[in-house]
Amino acid sequence: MVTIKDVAREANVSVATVSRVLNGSGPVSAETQRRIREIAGRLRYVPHGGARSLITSRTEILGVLLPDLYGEFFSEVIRGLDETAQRHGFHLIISRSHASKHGIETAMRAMRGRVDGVVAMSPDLDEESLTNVPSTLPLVLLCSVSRGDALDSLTIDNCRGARAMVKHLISLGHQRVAIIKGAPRNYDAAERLRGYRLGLKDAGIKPERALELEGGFTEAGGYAAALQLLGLAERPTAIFAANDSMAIGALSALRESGVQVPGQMAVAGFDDIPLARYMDPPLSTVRVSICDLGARAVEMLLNGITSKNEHRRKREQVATEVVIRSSCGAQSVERPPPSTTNSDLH
Amino acid sequence: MVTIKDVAREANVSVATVSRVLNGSGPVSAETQRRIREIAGRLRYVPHGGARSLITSRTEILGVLLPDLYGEFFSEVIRGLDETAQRHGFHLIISRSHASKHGIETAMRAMRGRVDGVVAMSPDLDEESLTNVPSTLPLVLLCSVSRGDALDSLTIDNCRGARAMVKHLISLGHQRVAIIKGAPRNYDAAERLRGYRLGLKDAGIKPERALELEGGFTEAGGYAAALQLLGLAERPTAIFAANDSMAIGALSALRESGVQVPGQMAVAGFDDIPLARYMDPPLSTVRVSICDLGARAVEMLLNGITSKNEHRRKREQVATEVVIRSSCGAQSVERPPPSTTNSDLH
DNA sequence: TTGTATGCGTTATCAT
DNA sequence: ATGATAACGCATACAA
Repeated sequence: MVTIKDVAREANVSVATVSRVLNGSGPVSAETQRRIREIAGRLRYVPHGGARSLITSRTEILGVLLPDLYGEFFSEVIRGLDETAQRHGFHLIISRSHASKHGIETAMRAMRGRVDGVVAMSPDLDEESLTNVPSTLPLVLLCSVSRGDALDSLTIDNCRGARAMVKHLISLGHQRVAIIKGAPRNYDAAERLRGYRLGLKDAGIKPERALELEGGFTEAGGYAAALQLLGLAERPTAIFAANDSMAIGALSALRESGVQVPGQMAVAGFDDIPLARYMDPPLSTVRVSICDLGARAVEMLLNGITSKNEHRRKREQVATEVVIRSSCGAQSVERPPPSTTNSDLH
Repeated sequence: MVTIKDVAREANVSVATVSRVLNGSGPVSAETQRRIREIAGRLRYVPHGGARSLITSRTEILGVLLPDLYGEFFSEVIRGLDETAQRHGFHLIISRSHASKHGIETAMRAMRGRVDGVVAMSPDLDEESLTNVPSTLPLVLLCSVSRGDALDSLTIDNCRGARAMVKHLISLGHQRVAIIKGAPRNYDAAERLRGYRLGLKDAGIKPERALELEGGFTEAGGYAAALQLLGLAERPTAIFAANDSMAIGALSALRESGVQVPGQMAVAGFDDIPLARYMDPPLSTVRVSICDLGARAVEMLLNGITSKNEHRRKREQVATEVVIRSSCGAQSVERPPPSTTNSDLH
């Protein structure tokens, strides 16, 4: 492996001079400069990142801690993170926290000396490790919330989104709106439930526990919950699922039960995953720009890294948008056009 | 930041002893050992990865270079990579190659001194950077192929998969089977085309250029190609799309043109993305386990890292599987059950 | 069983 | 404008 010494020897200069040329620090004669660049290029010299960061104490790498999640969300958030990171000259090191008990703390230990900061997602509400993360490393919490406000955090505006969707359903004439809730101790789930209840309250409708079922954020959970709702003495006329997967499960259950959507039952979801617009009928949902979420998280983190000490902790949220398709019974504004960006493998 | 020196001072021993205890190298008295562990724990000491790798010349990090791709493939391959990497005590540093001209080479430079090896995906066929990658770093090519066989590579068994699907279509009685091809210079696209032609040849059918249209791997491309096929004087009775996105686009075109699927036109795709089973009718396709792809890539790389010199370059392929649903006109074997693993956001 | 000293590849400081 | 050298945090060969 060719080091700075090799370049220096070949050019008959000291390593200091080579370093100066390659980093543009300090004055070097034009001729020497030219010679060194030429040699470095010819030798294919590349500075050793580890060694460099040892002395600069900057790695230009950002750590990303994600829970063990599947699908579109995962890739979109990474896309957003990576794009912004690269624009600032940073790379991403990714680690799934892989359901280990210790959670974030262990993972953050493993990252020490390897990264300049961490974006961590830990949506489990009573994850205690969030309370005592050593703030030695700049950290941004994603879709999670810590007790106290010692940490930067970026979340989806779940509450407002859910509230808006419920309002929309009610404006369509629905008085009995059920919710299929997300995983019990999940932050996003809790917030969406809160938004749902506020939405009802706004319209003077009293929430009923019987209309609040749990679906665990999975398709199967949504399916089961929908079935249960159909069995109710007083059926709801609309179902708001706390994510699209559950809404899709509900759609299956309704179809198999011969219940017309939206005719006999309106359905809405949350997230706007790509599948949503392909459902039959196309699913009304609350869109959140996952990509933006990632981008803004990196921006917050970079901010925390550069300001370091005099940094004021912030809490931010990314906005959501109600997307009306046919499943809720309103006029469908959107019809599925062949997407030009969606290609799966390539 | 607490270093090994801090621990040593606190424990009244030399840094060497601390190092020995923490790495289990060399003999240390039980008592000292206990004391050091206790102190290291209390001080929350964590070895500095960069410094350590400087001397051990191992980072325990694997680099991953991916093209700018969307969706499910991206997340699945990362999942496979990460799972296997973590099982071997490695982390992943991910970089999307972001359409820069220089391609792999630049990215690999940036990784020097940061990783022990690289998994790179560069499906563009005439990417010249693939010919002269400096083999200073263990490298596994994913879904790509290099001139010569100097490099390890892992690809999807595109050809066999396409061939099997075409055979299936023909067994259903189709004599005129069209293909919607993928991006012109894409490796997977080229192989799937080859498999298609072989499949025809197996049945003694002569390939017709008029039945080989290009869809660029996008949904819109599939849509346009299907329309064009419908305009043909001698229409095909079956369409094999080189990926699911294009098949889905074709499905839209057929529906809008009032062509019954599979009655008047059979359709099949490739990849088995999650959307596939939700189509109307559910899409027959060729399944490939992306997750496995990632897992095996890491295994190959780790292999190359440990064997280093006496390492023989290998080319491997991951198998595919024909998945019969309704869109091709055979009896549908599979019906969409509510998936228990598919949850989008959480 | 433990300590001392060297070096990993780089940047930064201080000379010259 | 350039060179010598210390320092970054750690592991390890060698000495004790």
